[in-house]
Amino acid sequence: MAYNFKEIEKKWQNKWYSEGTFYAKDEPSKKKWYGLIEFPYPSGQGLHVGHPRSYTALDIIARKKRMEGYNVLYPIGFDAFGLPAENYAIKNHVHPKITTEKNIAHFTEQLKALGFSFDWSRVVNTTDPEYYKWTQWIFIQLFKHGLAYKTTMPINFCTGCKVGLANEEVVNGVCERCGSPVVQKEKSQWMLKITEYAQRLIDDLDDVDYLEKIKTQQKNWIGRSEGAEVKFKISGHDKELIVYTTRPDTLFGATYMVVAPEHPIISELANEITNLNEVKEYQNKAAMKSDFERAELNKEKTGVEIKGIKAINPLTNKEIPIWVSDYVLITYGTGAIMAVPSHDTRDWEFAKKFDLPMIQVIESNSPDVVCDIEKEAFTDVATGKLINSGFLTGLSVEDAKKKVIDYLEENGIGTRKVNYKLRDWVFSRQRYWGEPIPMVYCEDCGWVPIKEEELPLELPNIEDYEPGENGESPLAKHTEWVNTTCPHCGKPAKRETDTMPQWAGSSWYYLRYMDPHNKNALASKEALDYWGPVDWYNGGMEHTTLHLLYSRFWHKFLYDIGVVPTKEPYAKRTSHGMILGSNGEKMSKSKGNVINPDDIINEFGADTFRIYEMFMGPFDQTAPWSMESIRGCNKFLDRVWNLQDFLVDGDSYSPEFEKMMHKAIKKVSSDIEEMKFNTAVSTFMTMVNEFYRLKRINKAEFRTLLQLLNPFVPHMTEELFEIIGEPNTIANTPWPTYDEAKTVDNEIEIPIQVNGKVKGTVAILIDEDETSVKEKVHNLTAIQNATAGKTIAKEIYVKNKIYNIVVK
RNA sequence: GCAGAUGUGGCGGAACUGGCAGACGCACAGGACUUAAAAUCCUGCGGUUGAAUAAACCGUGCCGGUUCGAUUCCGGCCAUCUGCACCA
Repeated sequence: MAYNFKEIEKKWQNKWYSEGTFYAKDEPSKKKWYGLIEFPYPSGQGLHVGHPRSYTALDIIARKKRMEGYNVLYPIGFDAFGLPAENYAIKNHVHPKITTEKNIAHFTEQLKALGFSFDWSRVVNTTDPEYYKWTQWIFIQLFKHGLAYKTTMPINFCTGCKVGLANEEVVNGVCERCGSPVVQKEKSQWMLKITEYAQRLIDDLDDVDYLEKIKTQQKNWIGRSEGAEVKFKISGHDKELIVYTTRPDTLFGATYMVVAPEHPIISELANEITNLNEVKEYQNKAAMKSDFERAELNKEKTGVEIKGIKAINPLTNKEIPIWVSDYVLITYGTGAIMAVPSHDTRDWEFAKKFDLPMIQVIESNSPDVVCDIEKEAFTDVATGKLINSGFLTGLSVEDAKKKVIDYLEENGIGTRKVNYKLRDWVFSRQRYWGEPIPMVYCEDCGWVPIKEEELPLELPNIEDYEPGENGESPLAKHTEWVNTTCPHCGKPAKRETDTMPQWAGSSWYYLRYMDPHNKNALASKEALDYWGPVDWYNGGMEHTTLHLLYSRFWHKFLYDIGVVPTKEPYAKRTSHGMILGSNGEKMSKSKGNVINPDDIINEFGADTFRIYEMFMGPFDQTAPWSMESIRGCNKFLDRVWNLQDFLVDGDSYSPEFEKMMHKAIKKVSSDIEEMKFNTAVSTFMTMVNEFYRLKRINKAEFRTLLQLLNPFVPHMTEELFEIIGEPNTIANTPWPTYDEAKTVDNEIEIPIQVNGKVKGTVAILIDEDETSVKEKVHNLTAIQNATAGKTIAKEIYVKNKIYNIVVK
């Protein structure tokens, strides 16, 4: 009988979803397991084949954990605020609320058709006022604790549309929509002080089980460096230029300085600057460039000398010129550097281009290391030794750093300083489709949060969601909403019209799943205590910097104010590789290589889809889609279905399969925990091939096979379980166990090498005595031939592994 | 330019802590079944030389090193992918 996946998958899905089979229960007595996947943005295109890769993986783990007796929480929700819905609305005049609802309905249908064991009673939606009430509440707490503040920050501003743009909407320096140049425009923005948590965000990585590459990426992003701030006097002035450097040891080699185009010293000393027009022109040019352009590959260094002012190197007391260049960033350090062209690659390039002096102050103490500062900067710290550096001469780089910083501190010209690359989080968006920032500006009281009992501050239902003039939010046009009274003094006041970024709602959603319908708190203390932290969080590598960092930051803040019981939100974090098109490129409409999940479900069914995505390659690496391979997986499932034709009686494993069964349980159990799903699937295939070879399978063997397979292939296995007369659904049966002793072979075959080349094999007993193995080896004619006429220099026997003979 | 990753047959990939490279699947070829095809089942399948299921040699991006033995460890390159904030 052919397998009718359409009917059978529907049958089990109806049962699961109507009975709430996979609802998590708040049972504090039971051990819990909380698995989390990154909730999707419900885009108009529907589900992408990349989504099920992550969802199936954690579904497999969740289903296994249930069979192991855990009380499992495996929730789903929607991260539904964001740019695409708003842009779609502007283009097609459909309110984002409507498209969002429609898209969520479509996603829900698609996700249900894949048979994930999500708890559908706990769905969260970031655009639901009952949800964003708490997003706003968290913002108010941040504000009250001094972690939210206003400052002037540049936004991308389209000179054609006269609106602010997201980085994503700026393509090669021009507006994605109209092609006009994009400039940086200063605007007052809400900021969150994530930098205050920088050190803790690094330190607490020691306490969590993240993939090493994810930890590395987090650390690199935070970018802690130790160095010094050094004051350079401006010649003939009491003004100073302060720089940050990680190489204070090279101070004797600082031959000029460079400030970022935005550096305040230019306007402060404008009167002294003799080429002010030239400098201003350079500043204007720099303002036209986005950060991305400034960082562009192989970019030629540009810059202008600021004439009329000079700085003084505090160690050599020599006057050195000051330049302005956009290779120095205002956002890092102090926005000014001391340039040491002989020992910094970028300074070297700049000095070469503008013919600036170089003084070598480091040489290598190793004769193997090439050091020619005429050809390139010498940056080797490990073998570096100071020269031409007064009291530092002769010291190693490390010792010189310590000594020079001590000297700077004693003489009041510098201080030891830790710096982070991490910048504060720009939290305002001049957009409609986001959470309103619950703040009011009062002439007398300044920025005041709205009263907490008035939350949520609902997003007004407007129709003109086009971006506002001059980079204002669309909400700014709605004076009836903007004009309000001060929550503090009651006088007329104005609301903040910017909204929150999409990151806001996704920074704490995992907490809401623990208690999604709570009206009085973001979640109850009991729920947070029981379910937290998330035991296992899987998502894409693209979110391992920003999203992960932002949500760890919010969680730590909530911990500090006593809302959550743990320091870290996620005990374990893994990542999945992207699914590429069959041509090996990223799927995109323009490349025409997009695979629609609906088509796959229709043609092959959810089970085939799921097992294919697990089989296609190592889970954490990118994998190209292949229509041929998915047919192979479909064929495999047909072979599983047809095993019922070979079914014979038997309540325990038959001798010919016993070892295979125990080995398979062991292998599949550990493969799931290690996310080696592809080799777990190949284990299933090997098992099924064996049952076909002998054309028999008994009930005990079939039962175990189905249980192991169930997390991967939930529908067919339930159906077969029923067919072979098992009374329970598999989901309620315990995960199979194995006997370690029955997984080891007592007789094995080991290779014999002569000079590292395999010349034969020999069958031995496990742990067989070495002299007996040696005898067997030397009795083999192949070995006798290979060693004939040669002297045996050495024989190596690695127990139960290999026998190697070295001859001359 | 910086950071992270990857590189194994025609293709996707496997190989525990350094121990028979190529499990499993796809594609392909041959056979069985069929009037025929599809489906299914069985067999073969890294390359070169060989009639060969004999034997030998080559082979995990490239060059070199350590080792009895390297896909695995070390040094130096090359290529591809992803991300990015020239991070002093």
